[in-house]
Amino acid sequence: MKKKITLKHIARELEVSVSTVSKALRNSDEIGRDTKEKVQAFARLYNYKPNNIAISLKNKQTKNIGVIIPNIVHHFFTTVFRGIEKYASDKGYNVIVCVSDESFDKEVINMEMLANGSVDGFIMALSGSTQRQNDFNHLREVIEQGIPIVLFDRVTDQINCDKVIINDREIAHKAVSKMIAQGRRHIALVTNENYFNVSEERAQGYKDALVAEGLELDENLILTLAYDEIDEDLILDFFKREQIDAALCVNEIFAVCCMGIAQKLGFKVPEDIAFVGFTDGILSRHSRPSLTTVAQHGEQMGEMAAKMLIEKVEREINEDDDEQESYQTKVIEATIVERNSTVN
Amino acid sequence: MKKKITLKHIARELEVSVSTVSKALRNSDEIGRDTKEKVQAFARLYNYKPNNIAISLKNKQTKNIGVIIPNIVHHFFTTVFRGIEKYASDKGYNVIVCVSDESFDKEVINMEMLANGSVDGFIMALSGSTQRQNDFNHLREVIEQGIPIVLFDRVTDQINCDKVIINDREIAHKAVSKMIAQGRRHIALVTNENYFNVSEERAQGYKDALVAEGLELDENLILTLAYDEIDEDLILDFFKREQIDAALCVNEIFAVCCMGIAQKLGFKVPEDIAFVGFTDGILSRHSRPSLTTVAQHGEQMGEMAAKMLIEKVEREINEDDDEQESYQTKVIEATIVERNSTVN
DNA sequence: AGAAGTTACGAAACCGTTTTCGTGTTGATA
DNA sequence: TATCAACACGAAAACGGTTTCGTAACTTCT
Repeated sequence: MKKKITLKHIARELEVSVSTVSKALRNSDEIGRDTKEKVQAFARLYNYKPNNIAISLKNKQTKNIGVIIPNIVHHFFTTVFRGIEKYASDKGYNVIVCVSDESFDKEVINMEMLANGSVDGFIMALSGSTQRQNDFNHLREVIEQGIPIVLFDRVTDQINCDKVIINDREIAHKAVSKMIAQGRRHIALVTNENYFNVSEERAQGYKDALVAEGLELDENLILTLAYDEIDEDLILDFFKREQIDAALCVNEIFAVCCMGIAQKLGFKVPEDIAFVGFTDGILSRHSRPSLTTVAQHGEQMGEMAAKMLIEKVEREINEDDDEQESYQTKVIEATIVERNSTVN
Repeated sequence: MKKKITLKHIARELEVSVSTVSKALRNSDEIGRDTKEKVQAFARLYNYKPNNIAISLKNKQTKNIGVIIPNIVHHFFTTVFRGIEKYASDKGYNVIVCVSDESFDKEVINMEMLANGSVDGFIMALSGSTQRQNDFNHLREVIEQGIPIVLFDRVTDQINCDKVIINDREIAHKAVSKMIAQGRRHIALVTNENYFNVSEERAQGYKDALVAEGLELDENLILTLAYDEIDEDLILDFFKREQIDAALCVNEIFAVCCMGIAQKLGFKVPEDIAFVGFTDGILSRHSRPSLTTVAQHGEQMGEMAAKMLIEKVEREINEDDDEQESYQTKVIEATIVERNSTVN
């Protein structure tokens, strides 16, 4: 096992100083031709690579970005992550992922771990319990320390920072309008607890559409499910009890489950009931019938978030100091992917 | 924006030396009661947290582990990652993820980036093109440098290191045997190019089962699909052409696609044809009928990999030096989750 | 030949810690 | 009272780089 070679080793071996070696390797013109060549050849021969940690310490820059997400086993977050990783990797940044598991405490711990020099900035989607208890001091502290944050999807008004979201409300409106245009009148909403900003937005869009089309809002047509565990009986009852000819579901899994249960009850999809979900994942593509769904363009979202973060990070380095902070919120335009759960 | 506070700041403020501050904070008994309390109080007040980078440099230990996987938008890898992250996080390690995108070049670049001090060890699944071209020098170099690697799932005999795999061959054998026991005789295998060690193993298990049950191997019953793009026509032809009453598919997506196409052709599942897939993801759970599949227990695999890596990393620190390297291969027992694609 | 400017390199500081070692002060002991 | 621990702290080195500054040796100019 040959240990990593350092500048000091090279310097000793070649009987020059460490500074000379450093400069020679960076092709400084302070160093003579011969010495440069000698050093570079030696370095190449022994496959010298500078130690990232030492450079980080010196430059006060890690070239790492921290990503904190509630759950990695989730198609949407995964695609966002891919976008982040792709962009970051391109720009020479590494990505450290922490999973908050929808837990406020873990989110706080993870942030604290990474905030002590491990990363140059954060990209995150808030955990469910953080949104529920509305406590964002951990974010504030990090920002206070001069570490930039980009929030995506699960965001909050209470923190002033860059954000990337989709036009949830608008696209939900559009999806419902489309079903109404098909002549459907009894439109259900299948959602989860409203402390999630996105669910709330989607519900708003749903209501907007009803109002815009002159339909009445019937609270009985709104089914609220738990976030992490689907109670099939609840769904069964719902579709038995109410007269429904269309349903907007706030995610892919809800949609597929509801669709399956409705089919079991003998309803034909899309003839009797149409379904629209959110998240264009494998489930939507491979369900039967295939699911019409809102594509959130997670990868694009991730790239955008990474771009915003890295720009902020690199701006801070050449801080002219007097430029005041300015934060933006980018909206990624969601699109509706029409499949067979709404039209044949 | 208050900048991070350092030992030096505290020292200056309290008019003691940096070493005193450091020791006081670590509760060294070299330091007097009063001084300790003074320092600790001050540190608490200003929320002092030591700089991880500096500690890493000093300790030659980053407390980071590098994970390199071919694809993050993939249920199996995602669950393995969750296991890794969970275990690592518990032990105070961070996880840096790089996606090789099934590309040899990216795999090499990512490893090189991380090997220069950014991580204490690697956990990885080989990219498709790495397996295809059989070039593992990047792994050898890293191991040479004393950085441990744990390979999982996509492994190779050509590298001597810790590995975590599942009993692919055995479980495939078992799955096929089960279908044969149901009286099925025309068993298809839907697989992909055989440079993936896992596909190869599963194919072997398939063949083993046929032999064990005295059935003949019919090459026509083996359908080979591309890794990343499913050609539906190919599948359609296959099920039209061959007389098939059961199919073992090397992944979830293949299984669901095939099942859908077979159903379109008028076959009843499981009456006419039974299907078994690999990977117990959402697709398997929510397909219609629900899919019998091989659960790979990715999370457990990830935990095991992380455990092995961290143990090796921490052993190296107190290297008695004379203990010879020993590598193990852990086999996670896969299980068959029976659902409605094989029995009603 | 002396002044001035180049060239090519080394010493040392610095990033933020930890840790070893040295030392001045105290109190106890012989 | 001289000796010796024990105590409490500071100086300095180390981790592996980068960068500023100083300077010896050599050129060039007048």
